Amino acid sequence: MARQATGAAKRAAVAEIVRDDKFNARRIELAEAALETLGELGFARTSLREIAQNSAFTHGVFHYYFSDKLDLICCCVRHYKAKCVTRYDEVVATATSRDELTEGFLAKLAATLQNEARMHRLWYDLRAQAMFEAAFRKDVLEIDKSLEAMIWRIASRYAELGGKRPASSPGALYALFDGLFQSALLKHLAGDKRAVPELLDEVRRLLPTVC
Amino acid sequence: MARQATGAAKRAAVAEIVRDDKFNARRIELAEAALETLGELGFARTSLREIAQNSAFTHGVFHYYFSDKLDLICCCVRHYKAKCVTRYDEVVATATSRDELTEGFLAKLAATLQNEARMHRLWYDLRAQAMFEAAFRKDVLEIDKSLEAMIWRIASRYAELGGKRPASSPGALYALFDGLFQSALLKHLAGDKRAVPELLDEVRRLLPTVC
DNA sequence: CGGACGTCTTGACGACTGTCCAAATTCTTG
DNA sequence: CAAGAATTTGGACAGTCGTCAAGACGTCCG
Repeated sequence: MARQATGAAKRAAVAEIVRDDKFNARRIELAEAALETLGELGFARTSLREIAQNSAFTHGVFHYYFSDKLDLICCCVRHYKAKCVTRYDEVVATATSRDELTEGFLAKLAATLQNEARMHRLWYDLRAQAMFEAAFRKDVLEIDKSLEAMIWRIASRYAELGGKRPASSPGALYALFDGLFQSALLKHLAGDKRAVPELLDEVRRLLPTVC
Repeated sequence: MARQATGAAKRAAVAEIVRDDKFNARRIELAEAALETLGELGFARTSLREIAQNSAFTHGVFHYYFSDKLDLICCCVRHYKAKCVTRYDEVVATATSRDELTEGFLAKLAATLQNEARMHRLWYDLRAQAMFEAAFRKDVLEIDKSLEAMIWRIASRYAELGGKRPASSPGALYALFDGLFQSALLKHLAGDKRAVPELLDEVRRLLPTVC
């Protein structure tokens, strides 16, 4: 009888884990759908109903899976993070020379700016929101740290390939590239065709001087 | 009679100019009041009624002086600009040595971060909004240009005092300092006491290497 | 003085918001 | 297959939003 009870308990525990996984998978599905609309409209103009209408879900589902609008958006941000911070890792891993690393980095940079402008403007939007809404801060600061580490991996590898060491701190390097990217993104969204090539030129010129 | 008509016309013209000046002065008063609430709540959470309640005006007045909510906020942004871009000019004008310029710059930087955090987070908020709302772009890009020029004036003077020339482009320099400031602002607002001194250290270390 | 004009107040309008919930549906499990 | 749980639906709720307009206030000129 004890065996049976244990068996039943185990089965119940397994069932709960499966249920949790399904629950979390659904949350991510919903977050991904929400990111579409958020990237299109920005935080300020996005409502739960708008999100629902631009997706295959009804607005009630979002409240079943998220306690709150903030909860949903926090989940979106966290999910976005995982995709973002590994963007350049393959380039870093495979490049065998400074030139190769530079060209790989620049290519990805340009592609990101062109094809994922909406996701990135959302990131800048939410980072600004974090300055007002304390609930966002923890996640945003964490992502910022991850992005800084990502840039640092590139810079370190670049320096290593030249037998040098990076000339600046991780914070300063991230500030520099983040600032350049943000400015280029705004110009690109404003229809400035020169935004992308100018960013590439600038980065190409800068890389040897900072690492 | 022609004289009388001309005199009347002149008087009318003068009256109109006075009226316009009064009108514009009032607009700026209202914009200043609106900036209070915008700096407190951010763009997304600020309504015209909230602005009115936190000020000496009623919500109807804002619609009398501004065609639109966007019109009001554009006016706020433009007004904010004028205050901002001359912040360091006195330091640049009076400093007679690199050390003096450095210390003056750092002092103002720290004071700005501490005392005007709300206005600056609003700036970052609106700059992010400009990525979504085309109506903001012109003003935001213009302010960005002015800020870049402001940083460039500091860097040029700093280089000049050392008999050198700035080592980077205006765009890269602005990106660097803007990125550092933005990051420090977020940390400062999150309650990180080290944000300000770390920013100062970083800038102090960076200045001699970029100019 | 009185009427015209610029300024401001106040309340109303419809649209939209986040939230909640009861009923309907689908899925799971015994 | 049936019963119970999990999920989904779509409407109702109380607020808030931007906008507008009718009227009140004050001020200046003929």
